[in-house]
Amino acid sequence: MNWCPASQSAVSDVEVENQEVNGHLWHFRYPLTDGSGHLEVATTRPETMLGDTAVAVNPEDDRYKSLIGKTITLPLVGREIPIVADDYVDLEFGTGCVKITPAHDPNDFEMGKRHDLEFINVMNKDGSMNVNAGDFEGLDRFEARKAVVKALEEAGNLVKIEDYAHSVPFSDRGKVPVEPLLSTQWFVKMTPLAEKALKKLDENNDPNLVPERWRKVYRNWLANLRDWCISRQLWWGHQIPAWYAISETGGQITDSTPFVIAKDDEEALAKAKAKFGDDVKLERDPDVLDTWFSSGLWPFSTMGWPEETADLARYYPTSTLVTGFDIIFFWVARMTMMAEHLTGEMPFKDVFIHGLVLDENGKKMSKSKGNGIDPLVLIEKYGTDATRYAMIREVAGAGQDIRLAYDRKTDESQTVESSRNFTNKLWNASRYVMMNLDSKTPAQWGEPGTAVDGNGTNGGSSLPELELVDRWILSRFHRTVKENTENIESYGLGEAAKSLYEFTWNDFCDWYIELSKVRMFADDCPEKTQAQQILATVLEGIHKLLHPFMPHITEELWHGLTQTEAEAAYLATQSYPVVDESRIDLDLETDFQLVIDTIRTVRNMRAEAGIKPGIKVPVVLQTASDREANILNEGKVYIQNLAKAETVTIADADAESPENSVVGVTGTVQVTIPLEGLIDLDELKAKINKNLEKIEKEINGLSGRLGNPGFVNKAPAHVIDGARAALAEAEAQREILQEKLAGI
RNA sequence: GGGCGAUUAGCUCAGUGGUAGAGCUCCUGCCUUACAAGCAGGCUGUCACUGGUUCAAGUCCAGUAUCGCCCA
Repeated sequence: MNWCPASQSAVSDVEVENQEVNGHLWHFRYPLTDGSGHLEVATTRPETMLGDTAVAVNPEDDRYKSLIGKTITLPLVGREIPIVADDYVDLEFGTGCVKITPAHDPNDFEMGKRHDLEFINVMNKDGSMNVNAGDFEGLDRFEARKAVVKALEEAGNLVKIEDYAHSVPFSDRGKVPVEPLLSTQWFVKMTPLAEKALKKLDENNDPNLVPERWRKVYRNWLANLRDWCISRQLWWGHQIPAWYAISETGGQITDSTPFVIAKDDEEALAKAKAKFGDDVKLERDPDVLDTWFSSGLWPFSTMGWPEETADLARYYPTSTLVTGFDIIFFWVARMTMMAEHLTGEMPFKDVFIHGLVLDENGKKMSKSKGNGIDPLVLIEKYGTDATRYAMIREVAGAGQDIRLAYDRKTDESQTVESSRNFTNKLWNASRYVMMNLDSKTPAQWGEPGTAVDGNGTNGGSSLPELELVDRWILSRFHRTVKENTENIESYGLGEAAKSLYEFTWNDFCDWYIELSKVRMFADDCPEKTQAQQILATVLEGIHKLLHPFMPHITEELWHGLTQTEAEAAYLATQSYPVVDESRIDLDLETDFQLVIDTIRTVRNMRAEAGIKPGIKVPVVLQTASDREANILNEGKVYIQNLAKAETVTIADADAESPENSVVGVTGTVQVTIPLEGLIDLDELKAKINKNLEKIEKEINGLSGRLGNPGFVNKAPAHVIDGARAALAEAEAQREILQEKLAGI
């Protein structure tokens, strides 16, 4: 088994980490006992030669065939040991001769059993050499290595020393090389447990690993398990429930002392008396269980198992285990095997394997490398919610690692800073909304489009008609609720966080709040009520949606918004928003996009023409489409306010457009800003030409596709229709721009 | 040696067959009565490489390269 000399305990296979080490390969000469020559062996661990009990060669090796059965006299020790033949020996590697130390190497152990060799343990449990090491007794194993090499050199047995990079097993816990030792320990026979877990996995995909690729990792491990050493020579842990009948072996625990397994002292004594008579003397095994053995019981032992408690009935099995991939073997697989064996059920339905947070260089954080990023530093600087939100938002797909931007000198992280800015945005947006709700709560305002209870501004009578912009934000909100639910259910937490960020900032703050100001700041505007209802209801929805991602700030803001005392209720206990499909209207969203695009086009044109932000300009919108004209008419007042227009004129496409003006196009709407004598005609031409070039390229691409029989015959109808519509719009845009260009 | 993942804008990353996106950075202009931790506008791409499948490939297939992780 694997022994950790630092913690002086057995460790299991998964607690052993192989590390590449630049070591040496020492070549020694072992003389034949009959004096007829010698064999040369190579080793990375010279100190173990003191425990050698054979030299092995490959049975097919012509160089050594004749020596098989002869003996070697082991240098320094003088022991006569046989030369054996074993297939394990690689003819190509080193000299083709291998020294065998059955008590200190797992491969040699197997060979020792095959050839019935002597097992000589030359080390103590602390890694020092024991009495079997003769003159080297008491030396630490690494000191003994040097001393043995020196002694062999002085005796003329050292041939050469080569540099040699090889893999060395280190103890996870003790951080020192593991020593393979002979020792009596408790093991769990894994095959029967693993088989049952594999069956559940293969037949029912139980548990369901997310992302799916970890399923194979989990499966392969289960399929190739070796028995699990579970006893630890530590004082912390569950004590092993085995009682030795020491009266049977002279008052000592030996390898042959019989034992009983029991739940407690009383039961142990009863069992022992029945077996060994009333005079039996018991001593409990001082060892404890591997911590992962105990952890493996966690899903049900925390619920009171083995008692049939109410908690166990209610909460077991659980729905989801959230954990990192580095713990699939240590914990997840142990839980599934133990749970299956002891409760007959898998302990959880889903296992969500998330990525790890890497440092600023994309390296895994580790204590030994000292490249950790202290979350408390980030929390101190940016806030708890910002730090938490940043971590979730950076989760890509399911299970990708997160590379965290971080400046070690200033403790600044752009990733977390942008989340902090988002929390700030949420705070300020909430402030704006609360300032404009006339001290009423969302509940008092009621559902958008319904009468306001009590003494609302509409007198509690008529049902206000929702405006285009109101229906737009409600559609966007409910689409966000829907997407968010889908994202969370499929463990797309990063996508969920990002979509809430985009809705809150881009749709609600940048557009709806700005658009609502038209009504909020107008004198005597009867339609103000709907805007207040929408602001109240959508903001509360945002608080709820964001609550799992940033619990503290949303809790605080929600109490302010709803005027709920902390003693009365918490946001944390409110129900999560549920999608109202009837509010979702994709056509309406497309319509409203024209308003947004028109405002953007005007702003763009103003910026390009260098019109000062304070100056209001007349805007002329021309379109041949009735649909577009209707939308523009409905959104006219918004375009006027948000584009800083003096007037907005909506006209037919063939109406005369003013001379000396900047022109832009969106959809098939021609946007014109007349600017008497303020325009650089060359610049204007260049801009239109640039625009035309882009549209020309688009037209070429689209008509190329539509002219291709393969595309028209084989592509699905909606794709072809989409391409035709896009081509028609692009051609209309081209016409508008060409006319304008000709008019300059 | 075996397996898994990644490679897309200066950076961090989305994008599951229908003409490339976000955030940050950068540039320009703004103290507009929620927010300058902000607002408006703008620039930026041989989608690592080579073949193949397809009317159509960042996306599917095969191979190559580089980086990272796991196992032996």
